[in-house]
Amino acid sequence: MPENFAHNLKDLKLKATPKRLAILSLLAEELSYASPEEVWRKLRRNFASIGLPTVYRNLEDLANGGLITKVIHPNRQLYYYFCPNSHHHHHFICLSCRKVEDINFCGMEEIEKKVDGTVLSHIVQVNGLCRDCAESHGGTP
Amino acid sequence: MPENFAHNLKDLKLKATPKRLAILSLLAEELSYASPEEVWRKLRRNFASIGLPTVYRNLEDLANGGLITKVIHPNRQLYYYFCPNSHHHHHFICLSCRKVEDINFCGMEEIEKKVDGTVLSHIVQVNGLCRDCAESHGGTP
DNA sequence: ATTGTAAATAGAAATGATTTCTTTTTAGAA
DNA sequence: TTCTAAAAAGAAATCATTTCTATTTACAAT
Ligand SMILES: [Mn+2]
Ligand SMILES: [Mn+2]
Ligand SMILES: [Zn+2]
Ligand SMILES: [Zn+2]
Repeated sequence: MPENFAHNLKDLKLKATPKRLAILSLLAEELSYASPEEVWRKLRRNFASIGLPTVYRNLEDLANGGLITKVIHPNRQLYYYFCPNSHHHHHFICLSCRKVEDINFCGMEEIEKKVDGTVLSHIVQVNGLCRDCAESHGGTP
Repeated sequence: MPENFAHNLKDLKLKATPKRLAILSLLAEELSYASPEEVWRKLRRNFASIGLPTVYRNLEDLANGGLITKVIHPNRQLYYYFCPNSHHHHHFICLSCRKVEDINFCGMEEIEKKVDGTVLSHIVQVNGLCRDCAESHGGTP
């Protein structure tokens, strides 16, 4: 299953610009979530000029297109990560090292039936410390 | 079950100040979530001087103490609501009229067992349009 | 009741992550 | 190659939220 980000972008009617492709492969290499500024700093290694607003805009567009996912972080800053899994699932995020672990469970089917209204989206996210971080700094993020 | 907010606050080692009590009863009267500024505007009816930072601080303290709950909103602004239900549950929030509906389901017990780490918190929230809003403005928040 | 003290608050000011704006460049279709 | 809408740079603005300091207050201990 070779990842063809250019094709993915075309499906979303987004142009396959070098910067978009770089953002995607950059995030795909990481197993953790990243902030726009961190992505920007890494991109600057390969692009002489790249604006932070471009990174913000692209991360948002890619998330809206479903290619990457947003993290809901207690500190209220934006974070994004790339998850190669295509089926619907959710995540356990480490608040310390930012590692992301799949959670292959979603009770939303049952929930949606009970709701008296139209469901537009749902959030399921588990926050904590991964095993490594829990062992090293015993409890506090 | 008469709500004794003063007692609740003392349990949290928070002083039962008139403003805190006013925030709690104000939110308890509403069936929808409110922004700090909205809470502030209402408080100003009864308090000659009340600072917006006080409202922000108290809403955060009350949420940390578990007396009120935060909404995770797509627009990334802060919102809070009061839920009288004491058992663990989650919510369906209307993005249009801000009404909140209980969801008496949480698959977290099963999830926590599978996670390779220490769970500190979890988010389950369903966003959409309540029946009334879905009928009136057919689909868009 | 009075006092002492940590907690709470007002008000003003700062903050800084995110967004907006305008001009220039580019991807990709024709 | 040409054309055009989309994308991007760079600078600037935004504004919800936080920080800071002086003052006031809740309430526990006299
Ligand atoms: Mn995943
Ligand atoms: Mn509830
Ligand atoms: Zn970790
Ligand atoms: Zn509604």
